[in-house]
Amino acid sequence: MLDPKFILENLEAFETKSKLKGFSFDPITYKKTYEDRLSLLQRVEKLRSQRNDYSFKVSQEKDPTQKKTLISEVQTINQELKSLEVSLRDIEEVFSKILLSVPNLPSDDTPIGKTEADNPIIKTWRSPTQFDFPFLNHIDLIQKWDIVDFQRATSISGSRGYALKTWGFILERAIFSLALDLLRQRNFQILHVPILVKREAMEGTGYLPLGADDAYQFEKDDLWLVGTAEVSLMAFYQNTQFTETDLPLRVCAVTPCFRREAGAHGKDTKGLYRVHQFQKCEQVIICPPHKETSDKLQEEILGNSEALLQALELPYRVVQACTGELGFGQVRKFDIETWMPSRENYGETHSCSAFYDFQARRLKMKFQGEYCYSLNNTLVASPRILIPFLENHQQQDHTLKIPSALKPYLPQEYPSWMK
RNA sequence: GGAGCGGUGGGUGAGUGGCUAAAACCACAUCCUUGCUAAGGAUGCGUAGGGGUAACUCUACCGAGGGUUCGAAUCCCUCCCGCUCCGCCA
Repeated sequence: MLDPKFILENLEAFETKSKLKGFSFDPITYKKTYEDRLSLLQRVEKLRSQRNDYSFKVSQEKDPTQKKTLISEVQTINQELKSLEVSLRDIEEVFSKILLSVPNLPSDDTPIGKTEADNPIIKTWRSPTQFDFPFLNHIDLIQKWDIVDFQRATSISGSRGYALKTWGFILERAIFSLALDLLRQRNFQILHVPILVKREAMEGTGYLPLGADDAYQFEKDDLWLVGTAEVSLMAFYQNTQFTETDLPLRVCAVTPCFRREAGAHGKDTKGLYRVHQFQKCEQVIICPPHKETSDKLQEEILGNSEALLQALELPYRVVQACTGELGFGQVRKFDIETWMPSRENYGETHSCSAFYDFQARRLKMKFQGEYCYSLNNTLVASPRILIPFLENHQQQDHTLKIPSALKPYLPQEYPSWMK
């Protein structure tokens, strides 16, 4: 959500820039609804003011006849008010719906484009792994080492199911331990948050109403499974007035994440790339409302993820999301793509977004009378990270080479295929 | 799931139909005092929206939403949240 007045004053920008992001915004409807609402509000407030005056006079009036006249005066006003208040409520409902559906503006430095092909590459760390032997894809590697079961998992969970088996799980857990240590060293608080949340939490972070199709919902209780811990971490601090010493607030969480992947039917159905349930370590920052602060912190959380990938010795590149690739509430986004040999390409593993006050406004987070800014980035998400991890580190003899930074997090005794 | 109690400003907490946006205390801010001195005093201090160049003014808000009433923090209904006891249970 954005400042209604700000939208009114920048109708043209919202029309053109919404289009660039792939959302639609109708300035004429917005302006009309805004103005209708305002004039109705003014009429209602005037009547209420009159009513308050008369009511007070009733309490002062001693003469019963006079009193009766006054009371009937108020009743007349109330009759008029009644229908106006109904209209006001209606138009307010319409207006707030419109307001919730206005996308955030992209930052000025966001490149214009439609698809990921239009995302400029910002930097590349190490070049794609070169194999001088025929390498296997992660699905074959998994089978060889017996660390993931797709078939049985799918039979109990439906499509896109998977189950990590002993060393698959141990590897994943080690990566998350390394990840959390890295963030703790960088002054992040760790929060173990709920992942089953109320509607308000989903709305507050901007995943509802527009993202409803991609989220799992328990209708009976109107509870939702989060698609990212960003929802829980942000909502955790709703209705908060922050002081100088609180900000910037750096928090992270490792949680399961759930995505219906509606609209991705038949896409990436094989392997660990696109699944309904996964594990993610998410970084969230809430900061004072300044563009420069936001930009700086976005660099920081991007750097954290890069540090982890470097520790894991995985080649990656950073791209900036073009306008068409920006989410509804996002102002500026960088994706990290990690080299996935089997795809002969980089694949998205991280998403680093700045929202400015878009989320804080919905969640009512304030700092010195203004709405805070918020940012988030993946630190690592599994099992997707296992694709580059397994594929890039495979050796000619079908063993897996463990990067030295990860070794302290693994048990002393390795299976024969790990080294 | 059953029974009971409760939700008031940054905090504690008073307030059961009309000068109550809401006492008091604490915290906070500015100023004064400096022989009651690790103290004393004065003043200020909620949020959102509307009107006004401004001083200022109007409206709404006492968990949320409805209702009763000329008038609701106060009465009624529904919901949400919390606490206590009981039941069930990992």
